[in-house]
Amino acid sequence: MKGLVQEVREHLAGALERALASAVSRGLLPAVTPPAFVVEVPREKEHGDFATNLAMLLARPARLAPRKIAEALVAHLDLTGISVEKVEVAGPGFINFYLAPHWVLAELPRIIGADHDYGRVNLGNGSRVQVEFVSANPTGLLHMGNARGAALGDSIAAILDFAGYRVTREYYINDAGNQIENFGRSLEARYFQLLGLPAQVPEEGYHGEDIIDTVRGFVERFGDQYLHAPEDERRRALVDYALKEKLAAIKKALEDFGVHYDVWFSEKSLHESGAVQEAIDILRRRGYLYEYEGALWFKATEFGVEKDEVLVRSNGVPTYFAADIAYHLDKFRRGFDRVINIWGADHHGHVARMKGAVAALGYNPHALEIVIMQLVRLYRGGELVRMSKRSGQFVTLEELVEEVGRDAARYFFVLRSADSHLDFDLDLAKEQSNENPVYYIQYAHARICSILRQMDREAPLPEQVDLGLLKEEAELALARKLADFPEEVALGAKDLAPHRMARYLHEVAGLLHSFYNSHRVITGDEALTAARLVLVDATRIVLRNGLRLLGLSAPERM
RNA sequence: GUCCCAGUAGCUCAGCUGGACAGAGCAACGGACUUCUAAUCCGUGGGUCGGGGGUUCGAAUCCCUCCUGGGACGCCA
Repeated sequence: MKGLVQEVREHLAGALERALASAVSRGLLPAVTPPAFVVEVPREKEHGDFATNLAMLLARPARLAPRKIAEALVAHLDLTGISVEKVEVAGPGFINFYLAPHWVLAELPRIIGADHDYGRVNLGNGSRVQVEFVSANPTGLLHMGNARGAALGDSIAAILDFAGYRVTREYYINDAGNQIENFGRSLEARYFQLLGLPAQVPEEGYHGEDIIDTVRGFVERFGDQYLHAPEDERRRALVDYALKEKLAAIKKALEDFGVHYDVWFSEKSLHESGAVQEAIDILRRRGYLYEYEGALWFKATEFGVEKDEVLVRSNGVPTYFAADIAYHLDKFRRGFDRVINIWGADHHGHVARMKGAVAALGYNPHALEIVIMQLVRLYRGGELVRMSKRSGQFVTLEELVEEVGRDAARYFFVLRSADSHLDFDLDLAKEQSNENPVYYIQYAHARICSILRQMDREAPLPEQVDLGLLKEEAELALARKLADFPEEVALGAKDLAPHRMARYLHEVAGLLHSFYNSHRVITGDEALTAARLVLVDATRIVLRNGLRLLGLSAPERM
């Protein structure tokens, strides 16, 4: 599906190319290869509805003044099929196109007709993309950073889906390795303590309060039966119990946040199935491994990384990186065309080596895309809230949703671009007033629903309505903005940037509110009422579809 | 020391694959509720786009350099 705006854009681009060819063939312009020009929407309204920089780009190769070229192009333009009212050469050589004011109203019936599917575009062409996000260690609860990752990852996945990709959402469970050993020692210490024995949680261990609760549950169930069991058996029992409980809590918190995964992938399974060993074998066969001081190294430097990386420690235990390579091998073997990981900024140092490993395995490293997300700073009462996972002092996702609500939380996380540090103001997010931008968009939706409720019947079918009655500036500006929705979806998907959608929806809501305050929808004029009902109904659809992409609800009443 | 991200209005941030006079929200100030929801609207003020060079017809945007803040540089994950 394609939006009206894009159609007009492409139509104009085609006409310009033909005009160039025509001018060249008549000898008015020298033969040049057509440059990569753009047909863009000017920022200034005075510059028309569309504009192109083609003439300026031709100036150098054609060795002519840009305005001369522009005039030659305009003279050869054939614009049949588009309601262009005026074409002007302006500024340093822009060609500006002015369309009939009502041109954009043609999009309204298409919005109503497509309804829930309005805005779907076919950027992905059905290709398969996997989005892996959050993937926090199942040794504790989710914190603010994980929450941002969840909101971002889920919205990116939703936007890609809407842009024509087949999307799989996936969570990688780090249920193996050093951290799990460490986790086991911490659990064991708490176990001893609860049974009245002296013990200390290791300094590098998990000190959170939630761990004590977990072990308490374990004690209630198993009592002291593991007290005299062999150490590894005791730790395994504790870890198994705790991982299960923690993972369930993580799933629950994410579900409550509106985030649903298609696949929960266990790191442990990679070790048990031999997948890690297989990945190592492949790299060895391909000549990317060597031994040094008893450890097995990956030649990451061959892929532009600063230093080589250990895959198997001298004690024989594979590193996290080795498992991650096996995991990515598995991803590509599953046939994904694109593999997207959402990582926190503290992992950015791993990007180059992971891409190197993908290349070493024989896959295209560009098929692996990593969105690096900057860290979250939490503010309460105007003060920075210090957080530390080790000490167990941090605000969890559950608490966040509890305190500020799911919609407010998700909105704030997707409002900023991923590579911008996020200052999360708890007081503002919690605020149920006009200071809080969250409700601005939802309120626009609710207002429209209220109008539609006011009528005893459904909104009229656009075919039965004279949309030409929509002549007010506020009406046309709103309709024009609605028509941008498909392109916004495409751009958001291209940039993996949900914050674009958040801002776009804010603009749509603003135009709706502005229209609402200057004109009444329901009037004595039945034909005008019908036309305006179509306009607001189309607005409702765009708002609702956009909110859904961000994981936000579209309330009918507020 | 090396690498990554950021530096744009009082605050928080868009804009950054070069385009025509730099935007939004909040905060400040002044207005609009007998009307389909005032969680709204209308208006006003507010900027050496961190500094300095360069490329270009044109630079917040690209290149170089310096400054500031955050992060990463482990046989941790």
